[in-house]
Amino acid sequence: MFGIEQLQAFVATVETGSFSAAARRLGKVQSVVSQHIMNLEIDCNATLFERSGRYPTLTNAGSRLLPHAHALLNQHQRLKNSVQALSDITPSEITIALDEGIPFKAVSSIIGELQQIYPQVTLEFLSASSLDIIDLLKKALPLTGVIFSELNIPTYLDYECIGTVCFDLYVAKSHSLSGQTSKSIDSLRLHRQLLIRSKNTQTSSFQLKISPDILYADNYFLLLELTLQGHGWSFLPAHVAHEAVQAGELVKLPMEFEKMHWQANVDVLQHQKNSDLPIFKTLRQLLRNIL
Amino acid sequence: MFGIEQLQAFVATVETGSFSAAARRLGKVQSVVSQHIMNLEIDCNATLFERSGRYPTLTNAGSRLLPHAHALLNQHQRLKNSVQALSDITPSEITIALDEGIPFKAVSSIIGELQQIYPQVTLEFLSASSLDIIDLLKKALPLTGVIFSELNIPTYLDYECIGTVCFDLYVAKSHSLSGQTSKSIDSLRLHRQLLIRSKNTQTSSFQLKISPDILYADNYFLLLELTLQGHGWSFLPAHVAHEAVQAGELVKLPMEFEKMHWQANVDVLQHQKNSDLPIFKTLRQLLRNIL
DNA sequence: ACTTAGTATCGGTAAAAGCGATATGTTTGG
DNA sequence: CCAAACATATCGCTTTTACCGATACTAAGT
Repeated sequence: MFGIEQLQAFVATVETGSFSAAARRLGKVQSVVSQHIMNLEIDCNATLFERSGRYPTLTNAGSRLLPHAHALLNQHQRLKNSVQALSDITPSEITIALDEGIPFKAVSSIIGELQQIYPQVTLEFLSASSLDIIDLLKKALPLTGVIFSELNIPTYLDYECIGTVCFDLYVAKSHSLSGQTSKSIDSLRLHRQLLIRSKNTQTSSFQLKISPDILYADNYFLLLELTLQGHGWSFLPAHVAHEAVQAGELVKLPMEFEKMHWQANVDVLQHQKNSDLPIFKTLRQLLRNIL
Repeated sequence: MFGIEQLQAFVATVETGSFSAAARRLGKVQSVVSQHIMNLEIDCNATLFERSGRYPTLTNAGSRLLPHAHALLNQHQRLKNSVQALSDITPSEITIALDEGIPFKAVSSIIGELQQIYPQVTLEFLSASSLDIIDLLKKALPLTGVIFSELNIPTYLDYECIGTVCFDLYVAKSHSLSGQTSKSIDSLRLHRQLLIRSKNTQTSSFQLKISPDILYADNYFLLLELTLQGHGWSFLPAHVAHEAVQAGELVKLPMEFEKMHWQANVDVLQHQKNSDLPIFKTLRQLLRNIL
């Protein structure tokens, strides 16, 4: 009754568009998928696909079942992932990957505590863009990511929000925007915007283009440098801008419109295969208090 | 691989304490449960139960698997519940059950809108304690509950928080507490407290006894009446106390300690068998904006 | 009309779930 | 200390389910 395989056949059919294609994806023959769907329809006492045309299309009942099927399969995948952690082998080396905009000083504060609890474990830090970090996590390495919240986080990753980092609008002291108070977003469009872009060409979901005239850099310190040199305005995390602002080289643009000053959410990410291991739990626990 | 039945056998064993008892609960024979656990152990590549003694006891690996197994089975149950709503029979009559402390005026504001969308559906309102409402919901009637958040909500119920109701400390004008400003909770212990208790003897999780001298009533209007008559002090929702305060018969005790003035969370509850039906979704949607 | 890609159904095989009987191990209590 | 009571593990056997491959049929494009 409502076996995992039936539901796999169901969502595979929805995603591929046909029973045959679903069968190919699942490595079964078409008749098996057909049967599974039929059994599922009997269990549900409802028709899930409209079969008049060449390709089956979801009925209303099918659409309503789909999210529940997805949820169950996700949970099933999570269970399978977690099982690998049952053997409880504390890895000898774990990596913490930071988005470049995250203040390292905050994160490094936990090193001592972690080493005290797990003295035999080697720690490695690396810096990368959020998207690169998500990419690294696909491989289920013993890696914990600390990134700005992304909209699309794969289902096999566990994540939780641990705080926020404040972003503001900055220009060089010498820049023509520096004197004025921006009353609207339109005044920004008249000047070049300096923006982050990750190494792989995808652009992160939380960076937003405002000006039509854009110049990309691949990390915040380049961005800061470019801003200092007067090439345009940029959003920067407060801790990145802080020093230059103190030195009077950089100015925060006072903003009359609300949205431009915002708190970017910071998430901790771990692969489900790891997130049950004690050392990863401890690490999450420690990271909760750093921001 | 990781079939539903194996996991059912697993949690049944954990909950009943033995394979035999689990088999009895599941309506199977003992050897089947035994086999399921063995297969599960092979799949997990870990021993889940310590079998030295008479009763099997969970190993570490077993304990770590358990929450995942629970989660998957809950999701499975949810799916089975939801399937019954696939036939999409909009019920001809639905009931909205309110905790007595919830302001009816707020809830009744949605009647018009709901009737406009579902003119053929008859509405019924009833008032009961939170625990009684949870009890009613067990039967999967077409019922929506609006209650103060309870700690223990059964897994087959869907719920969401829709806002808060403000509770304060009240006494009659004539009461000896009326003049003074309570500096500490201790001064309250010297007087009789008037408290809610539901019809069934259980006491709700969010009511808290402060004074050793307590008098119970089973709804907020009795409580108000008793308070007005000077029998003691009580926590009352602002909307219940409002009229008597205006009339000068009741006084809100100014509170120097923070915790006594608090926002009670209000939840909407529906049985999973119903929560997917369009009319129940609409109802939830409407209830989100009333507080 | 003919090809292509898909679905439904059938018969047969292999795997899995189920049962009942039995051997064995662990507690409890006389 | 032995026996009764209760558990678990394993075996042979039956039933159910999953799967495959072959075949007949249907929809869509050329």
